[in-house]
This record gives sequence, C-alpha cells and structure tokens, in this order.
Amino acid sequence: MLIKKSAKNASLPKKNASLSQKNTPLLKKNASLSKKNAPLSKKITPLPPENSSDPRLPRYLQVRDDLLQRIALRSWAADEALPSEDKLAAEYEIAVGTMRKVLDALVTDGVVDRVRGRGTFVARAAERSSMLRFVRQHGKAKNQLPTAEIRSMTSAIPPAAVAEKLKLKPRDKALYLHRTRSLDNEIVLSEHIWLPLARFRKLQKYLKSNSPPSLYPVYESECEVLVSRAIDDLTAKPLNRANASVFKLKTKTMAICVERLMLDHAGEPVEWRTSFVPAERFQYSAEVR
Amino acid sequence: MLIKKSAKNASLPKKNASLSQKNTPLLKKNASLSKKNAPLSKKITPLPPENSSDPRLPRYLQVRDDLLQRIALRSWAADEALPSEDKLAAEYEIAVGTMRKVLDALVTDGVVDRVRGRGTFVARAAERSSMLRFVRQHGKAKNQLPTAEIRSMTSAIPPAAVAEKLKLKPRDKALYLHRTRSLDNEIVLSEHIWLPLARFRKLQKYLKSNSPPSLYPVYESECEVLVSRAIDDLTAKPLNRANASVFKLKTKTMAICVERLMLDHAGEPVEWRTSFVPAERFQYSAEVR
DNA sequence: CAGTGGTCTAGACCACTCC
DNA sequence: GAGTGGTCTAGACCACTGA
Repeated sequence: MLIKKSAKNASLPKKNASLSQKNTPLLKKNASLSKKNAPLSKKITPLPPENSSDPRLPRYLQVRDDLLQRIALRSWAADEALPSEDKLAAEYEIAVGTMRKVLDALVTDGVVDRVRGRGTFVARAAERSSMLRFVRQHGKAKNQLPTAEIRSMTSAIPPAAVAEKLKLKPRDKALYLHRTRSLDNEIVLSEHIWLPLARFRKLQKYLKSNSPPSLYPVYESECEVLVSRAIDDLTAKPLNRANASVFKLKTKTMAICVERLMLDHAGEPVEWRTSFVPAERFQYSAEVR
Repeated sequence: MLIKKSAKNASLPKKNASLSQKNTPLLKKNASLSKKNAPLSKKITPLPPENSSDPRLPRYLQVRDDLLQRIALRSWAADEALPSEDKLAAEYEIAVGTMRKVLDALVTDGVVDRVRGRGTFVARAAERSSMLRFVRQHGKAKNQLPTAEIRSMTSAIPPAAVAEKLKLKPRDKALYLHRTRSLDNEIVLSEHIWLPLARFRKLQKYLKSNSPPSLYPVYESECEVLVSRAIDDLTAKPLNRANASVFKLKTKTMAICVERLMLDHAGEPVEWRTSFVPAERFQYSAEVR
C-alpha cells in the first residue's frame, strides 16, 4: 500500500506528464474517479503497512499482492463481483492492460474467476480439493451422493506437530473433528481435522445442530474463512487399531494416508487434516507438465 | 496454416490500412522481412492443411496451435532458440503483444521456457516427470544417485488395451521394456514400458549397448521424440508373483501401481508405462489450487 | 553493442450479460 | 443500452545476455 510510483515512471512519456505527481500511494483511497459512482469507497479496506510488498517489484506484482490481501480479508463475498477492470485500474493508477495482467495472473492461480459480461469473482477451491478425489467410485450406485458424519468434536491444545503446521502459539487451542465419509453406505474415508479455534468458534456451534456434506462451504458461510489451496502428502501405512475399527477392517490393513495443509488466499494455514483411505478404495489421477 | 485474416480485422483501424490485403495466410512463408536476416526460412516447415485449427478461434489460439505443431515436429532442437518475438510476430502477421500472449500461454503450459536476453527455448518434461517422485528417499545415503537396469527388451504386438492407449493400428508392433530402478542398491521401482516401434527403432539398438539412467533424454537424442506431459493414474494393488520376485518380496505385498500415458507436444501418445512401488516406499506430494 | 524478453501504456473493437 | 471481460494493436522504455 505504501508503494510509490518510481521516479522513472513519473518521468516517462510526454503524454503522461499530467497524470500524477511523485509519491502517489499505490492505492488511491477515494479519488476523483468516484464522481460518477459515489459509494465506491465501501470496499476499500486499508491494510497495515507491514503488508506492503517490495517496492522494487514490478507494479503488476505489487498490485496482485495487494488484491490478494484484500481477497483474503474477504473484502468481497464469494458471489459478489469485484470492481471492473477499469475501476480497479483507476484505483491503483495503472493502465487497464496492466490490470488485466494482474487479473489474468490471479485466474491462473485459481484465485478469481472471470465471466464475460458479468464480472470478476473470488474463486472457491471447494470442489476440486474434495478428498473424495482419492477414492475410487466403483460400479453400482455410481450416482449415489457421498455423505459425511462427524464422529467426535472437541477443542484442545493440539500436538506440537499440528500446532506447528497451523502456526499456532504454544497455548493456542484448536478444534478437532473426527469425520467419516461414505459412498453407497460404505465408509471410504476417515479424517482427523484440526482447525485454529480462534477462527473457527462459530463452526463448533454450527456442527452441533448441522451435518453438512462438505465443510469448506461452511468455513466460508459461518467463519468467513475462504480456502484457496491445499498441499497434500500421500503415503501408504497399515491402519492402527482405532482407524481400522472405523472401517471395520483388520488392524494393519494397508491404507493410503493423505496429510493435507489447507491455506487461505493469503497463504495462512487454515486446516490440518490427516485422512485414511483403505488401499482397496484408493485411486488418484494427475497430469504432469 | 490456412487461416485467413478475417474481414473485420482487415478493415479495422485507419492506421492499418496499408498493412495487409485480405486473405493473408496465417504464416507468411518467406516474405519481405528477411531483408536483413537472410536464412530465416530454414526452420519454416509447412504443415499439411489438416492440421489447421478452427478459423473461428481467436488468432492467438490459432498461432499457439500452429507453433505447438512446429515444436512437436521438432523444428527447433531443445537447446536452440526459437525466433524472437518480433520475428515470429512478423511471420504470423500479428502484433508483438499478441505474439507475447501466445508465448506466455506456452510458458504456462510448460511447452517453452523464456530467458531474458537469451531467447525462447523448447522445454523438457524430463526431470519433473521422473517416476522417482513417487518414491520416498529415506535416511542413509540420501545423496546416492538412482540407477536403472533394463531386465528385458522385446518387440511384439502389444495387448489390446496398450495398443489403444498408444493409438496403434491392429497389427502395429511395440517395443517392450522391463526396467527396474534402484536407490542405494535397493530396488524401489519395477516398470513395464511400451513404445510404438515405428518411432523407437533406434532406441532398441541403443539400449543393446547402453544403460542410461533416464530414458526421456534418450528418446530425444536417439529418436527425436520430445515428451511433453504425463497422465498418471495411481491405485494400490497386491503384487503378483512375477513383480513380487523382482523386489524379493512376498506375493500379495501391497504396492502402488502407477499407470502413465506420456504425450508429446502435439498430444500424440508416446509411451505407456505401468510401474510398481512397494507401499512401504511410496510417497507423493501435490499442491491443489 | 545489438538483440532478447519483461513491463507498461493507451486505445480500438468485439461478444456477452443483464436490465 | 450500459457495463463487463476478451482480443488485438502499436509503441515506449527497461534489464539482461552475449559477442
């Protein structure tokens, strides 16, 4: 937010002479452009200065980082359009072409979706990051919808390894969920989920009276937490007694263990999850370029 | 290659009036631009008309598809620079900005790499698609280099399922390799590889007197086949007797089976490979956006 | 030094959505 | 019809590479 127009830019082409004096802030707060659209200022949440990115970076990266912050702070609901290219370009005092470069980069990062004629929207990672993509949907009842069951829920100080993943301070509590997912009345997934309690208090209340099929949309609607990307780590391990009993399988049956760290659009950790799929039910596809 | 400038483009801004008559081919063969750099025509391999993409598509997509074809046909060696933006833009008769859009798209698709001050180069998929990324590198001797051993090599008409994946005709032969890979003198990977014989005859000869650590670079140097991307399908299965004996493990020991279809830059299938990693040695990381 | 890709601008026209 | 994103152009200056 504190990035200035560099001297080289200020003294560039003759045409631009009138455009701006030096030391213009990156984001113009409420400038003359609101002459037509009065309440444009509504969404502009000034950020603390520590969030500024390196002023030596290209402008489009600085603007991208700033937009990313505003998205992570939920300046726009997931089904609300961001300001148009023109307006954003005017806010940041950059050319529309540069603003397009910023938005295109956010599209390829999966942060926003753009729809011609409608606008630019904050993207949701929910569907493509479903854990069910590790599960084979075999044969019969292929149209069956998956179901989910919360088997236990507590809040506690998490193990040190989990606390580290979630960047929690030593005595910060976390919400713990044990959840199973079923396909065609067969349990196919057993999940141990840890969430920073500070951001997820409302979830605890909500889950006492609701049993939603997916969690990520609830994180969004109840806790204003929008997930952006997941880092998954797969290994194969024999099931311990507790997990085996969940699947009604023998202890030491081989299973695939997926350890997932889920991040928000600002890159902050949001969830740590350890999931088990019996080896028989495991399947996964990936394309490598 | 047959795409015309559409009428709308030809009659666009006043400035462009002198630029081009209608019905200009997408790729200008050897036009006036070679006034300075005479032998520019060297690399221009005219393509059969069937390869033209839909003329209703945006120009940048048509140009991208055409470049993709030329890359797949190995018009440029992997360490040779493509013509510069300016030259390519002139060849295709599009603006440099549009040409940049094409090249940027190819970069994000992993087809080319661009280096400021040096040029644009055809990318290699070799390292990032190594099967060893599915293998855990544990403890001792972490710096040990992986080794490879070809255990058998024959040419034969492949099973129907393999022939279909490789898009072979009914009686086309394929080269079959059984290969193992070891880490620290322990076999960690057993691979069954099928290659269309037509494109890989030279490989057969080469492997009789060489034992290279990686195959993909040899595909490139011996057979002029440049791999672009892989589609991997993972499941868990118990080892059959033959595969178990390779690892010196008991039959029915659980293993991860990776089925891979490898494609070239034109999207044509190049290799089908079924690999096994003992479950104990399996590990895989992925980021989902 | 010439040549390359990287950033940025300013503006045109188009296709689409929604009122 | 007003507003949105998608395509395309034409040109400026910059940073980096290699001869």
